[in-house]
Amino acid sequence: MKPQLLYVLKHLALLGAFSDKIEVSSLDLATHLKVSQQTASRYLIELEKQGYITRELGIRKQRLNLTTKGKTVLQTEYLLYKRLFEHKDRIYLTGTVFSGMGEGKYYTSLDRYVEQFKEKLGFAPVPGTLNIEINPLELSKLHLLRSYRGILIKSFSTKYRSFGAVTCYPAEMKDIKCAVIQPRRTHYSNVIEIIAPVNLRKTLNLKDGDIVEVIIFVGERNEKSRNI
Amino acid sequence: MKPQLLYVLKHLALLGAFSDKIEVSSLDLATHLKVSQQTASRYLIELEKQGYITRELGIRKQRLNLTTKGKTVLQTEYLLYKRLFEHKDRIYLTGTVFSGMGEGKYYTSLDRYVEQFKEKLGFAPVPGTLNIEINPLELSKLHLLRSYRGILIKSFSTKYRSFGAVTCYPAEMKDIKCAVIQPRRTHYSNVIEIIAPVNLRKTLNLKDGDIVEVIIFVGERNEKSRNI
DNA sequence: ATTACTAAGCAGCGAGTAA
DNA sequence: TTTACTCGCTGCTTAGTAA
Repeated sequence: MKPQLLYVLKHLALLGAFSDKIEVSSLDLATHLKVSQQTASRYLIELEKQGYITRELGIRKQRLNLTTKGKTVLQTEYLLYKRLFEHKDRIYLTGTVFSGMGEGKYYTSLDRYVEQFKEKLGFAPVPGTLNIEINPLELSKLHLLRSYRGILIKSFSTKYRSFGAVTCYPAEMKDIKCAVIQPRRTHYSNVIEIIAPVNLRKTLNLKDGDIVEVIIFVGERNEKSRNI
Repeated sequence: MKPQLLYVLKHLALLGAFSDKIEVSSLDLATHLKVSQQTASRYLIELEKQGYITRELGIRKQRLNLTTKGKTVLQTEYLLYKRLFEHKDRIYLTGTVFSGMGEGKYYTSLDRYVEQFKEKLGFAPVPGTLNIEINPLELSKLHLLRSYRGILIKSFSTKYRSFGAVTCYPAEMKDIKCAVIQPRRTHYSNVIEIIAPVNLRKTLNLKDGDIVEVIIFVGERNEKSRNI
């Protein structure tokens, strides 16, 4: 939908067409929007054609009402603005599902990690991680994410090798609680890995290449990163 | 501000430019918005020129951040959408202040009315009403208002004449509690009258011709009007 | 790689007007 | 009165390209 039409639809909604039929002539609307009567008329025709409003043409004015489609568009807009103003403690990341090499399965099976996940995240993850390659445009957000403290999963060593510290962030994918995990060393990657108490691929029916959104709940920012 | 630019500003905000500096190239933005690189570049130049964003041009990408002006614009949008989705029990009316013939002063001084106002609205109005001629475009909303039950102020008679019933709706003008009063008979007027515990003209420094907004709090709808 | 100029083409605007 | 068509014009978009 073109921004111009959305703008008109919003105005109609505010005039009352969201919940009732309103009587507005093309000239009324034109005056309100500061465009010509012809342009206002064209807007209304186009909005109807694209299924955002219904029109009843009388001899005097026209009775307008938003359709479900029209209301949905505005609802979507509303939710976007809500993100901006009400969910400042969340980061919304979009990216593409892909298959890693299976290392995730190994690491997320290690007792010394699992114990910490249980204690600090409140759930025992199923083995394996869901890899998501972040949309290049949102790399800034990934930087932003890394400026938050998150939850520390401590490093540990066995006789044979050592396992590095990991930062976690509580998250949600389609209402399923999960967590983003990031090795403390590997900065500047465009990939995030998700652990969850259920198999996300199966539960959400995900395939490689699917585009998904992750909502990450951040807390306090890191001291050193505060002035980015 | 043009709807197109608002659309771009909103996208930048959602990418994180609301609270942080983000790194976005004109081509990144172009891909995201599905326009050419040149157009995206022009958008950014225009947004900066009009003071909605700040730009730092590096050799790689540009660092963008919303200005206070830019944030304010989005905040205003947000509040509009909030009206639509969170304040369904309110009607926002805009109109022009004008002087009546002073009858308001007479009626609002009558004890039998004043007693009822006190009891049912919770305040004793100062004598006189503020007349507001509703913006023609919003007449639909006035019809809508009349479909709500409101608060009944009963009729009464003296030896000499009778005084009609009145419907009131609790309201607010610039955070001052007040009430819209409508004679039960006179339908199809484009005027509303406001009573308040203070002199609105003085308190809000209003003159004839000033455009004001009234927020009306409605409750249940009238049975007979429900299918308008 | 990335920005942003100029020029040409095209979409959208409003005047005129019919219904 | 009000809607909505055609058409000329303006201004926005993109291609080409310099820096």
